[in-house]
Amino acid sequence: MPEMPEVETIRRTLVDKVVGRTIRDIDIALPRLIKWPSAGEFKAIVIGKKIIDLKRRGKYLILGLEDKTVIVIHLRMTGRLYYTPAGVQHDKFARIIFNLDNGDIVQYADSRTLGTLYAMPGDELWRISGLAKMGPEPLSEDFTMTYLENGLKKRKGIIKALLLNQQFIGGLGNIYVDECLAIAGIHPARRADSLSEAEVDRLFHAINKVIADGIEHGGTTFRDYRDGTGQSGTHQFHLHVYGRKALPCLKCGAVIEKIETAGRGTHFCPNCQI
DNA sequence: ACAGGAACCTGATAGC
DNA sequence: TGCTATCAGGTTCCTG
Repeated sequence: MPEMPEVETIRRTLVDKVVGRTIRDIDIALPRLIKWPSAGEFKAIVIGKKIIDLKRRGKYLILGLEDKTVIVIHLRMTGRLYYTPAGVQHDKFARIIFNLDNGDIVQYADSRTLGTLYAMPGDELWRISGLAKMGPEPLSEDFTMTYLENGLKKRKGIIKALLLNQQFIGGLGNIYVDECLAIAGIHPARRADSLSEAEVDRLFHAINKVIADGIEHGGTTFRDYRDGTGQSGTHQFHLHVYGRKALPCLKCGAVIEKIETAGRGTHFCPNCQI
């Protein structure tokens, strides 16, 4: 589910509630979600430690604990991570509960159970290859026009697949890729190396704009996504093409089409996106 | 390098 | 109402 704007929103809404708290205990209802180390070792590493900070890299959340230990969480398709006051009913799909020293909880809920959790010393993040190999993020210093231009130039693959590749750009997912290609006026099935200078320029600005807007709107809630307090986002009300199959393009009125590209549902305007 | 498919999983929804 | 098919915001692994 969550792409970078959703994960960033979770981080922002959760950080002040958890920093300074100590993890008193953990209830693990579904041990297989813990990918490193074992569920038992995970508990041993984490219980009793104070939360120092909450960071994000791409779609990964990184909870920093004292003693330089970290908990890393990737929500995949339907993961949620949110703070719940003591006594309030748990999420229907709660899988792992972090019990805090003040009695409140942080629950990891996940209907499809595809999410992944890890705990390790902070200098062992190389164990998580998706994190270690992640490319630069939109809105970051490393993500420059030059980086995008040079990267596109040497790729013969389909632009949509490349933008989804976290090693190329960290944080984009299916919704925001469709959106930035729509804003840039680029057909999702174009070859990456076929983009003109003007198109690369439009794409660069569209990627940053779409991500910034997504964050400003607190993420896109289609179904499962909630922020760090359990609230929905509002960016679903600002989408150009995603989820708008058979509806008129907001720019030209042509009917939005949905095709399959890079193995994913892909929405675009056949008139605006060439 | 790249495309395509399968796998990992479960639940909501659309269609009949 | 109930059964079945389809689809889902992600990532990784395998084959060709």
